[in-house]
Amino acid sequence: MIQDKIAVAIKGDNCILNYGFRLFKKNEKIVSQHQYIRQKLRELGRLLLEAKKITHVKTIQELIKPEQYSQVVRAAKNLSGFSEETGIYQCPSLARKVGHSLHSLAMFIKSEGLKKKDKETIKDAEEFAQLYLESWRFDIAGQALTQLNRAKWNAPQLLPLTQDIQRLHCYLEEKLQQHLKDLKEHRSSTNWKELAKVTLTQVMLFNRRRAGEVSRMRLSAYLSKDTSEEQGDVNLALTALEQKLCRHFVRIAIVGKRGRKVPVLLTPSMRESLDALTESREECGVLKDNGYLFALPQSDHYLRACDCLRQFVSECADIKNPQALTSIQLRKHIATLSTVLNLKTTELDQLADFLGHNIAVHRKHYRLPESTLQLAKVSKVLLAMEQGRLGDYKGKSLDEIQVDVNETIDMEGPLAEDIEDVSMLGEDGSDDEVSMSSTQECTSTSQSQNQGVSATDVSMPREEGSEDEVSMSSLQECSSTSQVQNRSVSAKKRGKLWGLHSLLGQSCSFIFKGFYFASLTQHLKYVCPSLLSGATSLTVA
DNA sequence: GCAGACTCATAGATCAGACG
DNA sequence: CGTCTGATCTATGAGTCTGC
Repeated sequence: MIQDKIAVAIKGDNCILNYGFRLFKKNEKIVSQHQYIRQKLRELGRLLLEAKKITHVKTIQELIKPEQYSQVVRAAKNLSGFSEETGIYQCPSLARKVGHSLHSLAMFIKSEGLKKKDKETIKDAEEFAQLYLESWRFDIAGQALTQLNRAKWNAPQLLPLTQDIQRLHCYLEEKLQQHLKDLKEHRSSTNWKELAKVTLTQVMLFNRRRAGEVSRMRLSAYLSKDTSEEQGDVNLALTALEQKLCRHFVRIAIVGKRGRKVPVLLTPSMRESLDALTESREECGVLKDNGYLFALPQSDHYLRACDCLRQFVSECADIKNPQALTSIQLRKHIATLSTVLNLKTTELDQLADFLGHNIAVHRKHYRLPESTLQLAKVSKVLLAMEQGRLGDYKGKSLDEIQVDVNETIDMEGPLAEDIEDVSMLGEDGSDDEVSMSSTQECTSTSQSQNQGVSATDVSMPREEGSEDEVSMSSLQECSSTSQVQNRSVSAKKRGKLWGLHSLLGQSCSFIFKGFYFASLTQHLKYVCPSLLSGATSLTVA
């Protein structure tokens, strides 16, 4: 820890030190946790310094009292740069984190009080914690969280370009061969470290792993890799190509985020490089006690993959979008392409499992960017309505709808078919061929993120009635008849309406109940009378 | 070192269906 | 029609990690 005034404040406060010691005992053996502990202690140190400016406390324990609660709120606001005039935090996340730390500290103080049978300490800590639970969200947390969420609404989301990834991959392959040759010719810690950095980056890039996970790969995990080729009956379930791939790659399991087991696939060239690294560890100055596969020579620590990735990205020429090449963005890239590939549920599960996500998190954070979805897919519904052609798309999925953006809006007299179509319920799936228009639109909207994936690359036969269809018929089923409230809409179909309800800012149940459609029909009376005039059959609950 | 993002767990809110 | 119950969704807290 840097020896500045914050460090001095921490060292001068026994309570913070003991609290830090307890955190340390919890994660003593995990080097990566030490950074986290330092950060937590410095947050408390900074809060203490801020509190000292506005009140006469000397230690953090004096702050953990109900009568000091309002001063603590003030100090936390000052610390996170809260402006009373604008009501905006400079660092909203700091405000939230400090709150968590304070609560955790209060619980620590209470437990220490219990050990010493110090009733006053216990009472103060308990009451402070109580106040925290009941008031903090109103005083600080709620506002800070809202601000954090709002900041994300219109923040541009940059995904890596496929071309950039290819260039980086080629560059790394070139570097790997060069450093492998160097290490074989001259075993030095510099050559070892350079080869380790390239291999680490390659493994992370190829597997789309989190930077920390690959960095902390253990030597033992690599040495115990399973190289057996015969899978017996399992092979029967695989195609010839898949069997070939099984022989090509080696799979090892490593510890992922939150202790989860995640797989890593290694190509022959990665294995060659890793074999060279493991053979020459001691000669190249890697400490015997350092169990990390990508160890730092002469140290207990490991190479940080995100630093390596950034270094190679900056070295590699011709990368158009270097700031998008981070481990998280690469993970989003593969997950986004999975949407383009229209994977089935089980396949998506497999992908999410490989990436170390649960499926809910995968859908929430790693699907196509919401803005792209809304621009590319849901906008078609709105355009179709503007053009008075909603009925033309009866029974079609969003992907199948083709809308000409240049077409003028027909505000003239009603078309009988339109009226008829709107009042009909579309149940049957369409046999139209799969259209890649939506994916093409995605690529051309804002980021052209899916370059390099041609329509032929990704087109897959669509299953009849596949659950991934977001069909207009579902929408009509839910909304266009008086029986709408009595209809049982499956959970799957409910999910399909999510994009639409998100754009419209309505709750899904609202849409289901037909209430949304009721207001929509009112809206359409003005926007597109041709669709509705004379539509007597359209009655809404 | 720090701010913010990611992830998971859980409490609370909401809804649908069963039942009296 | 009101109440209960279980399922599902949403918001929030908290821990962990990444990117700069």
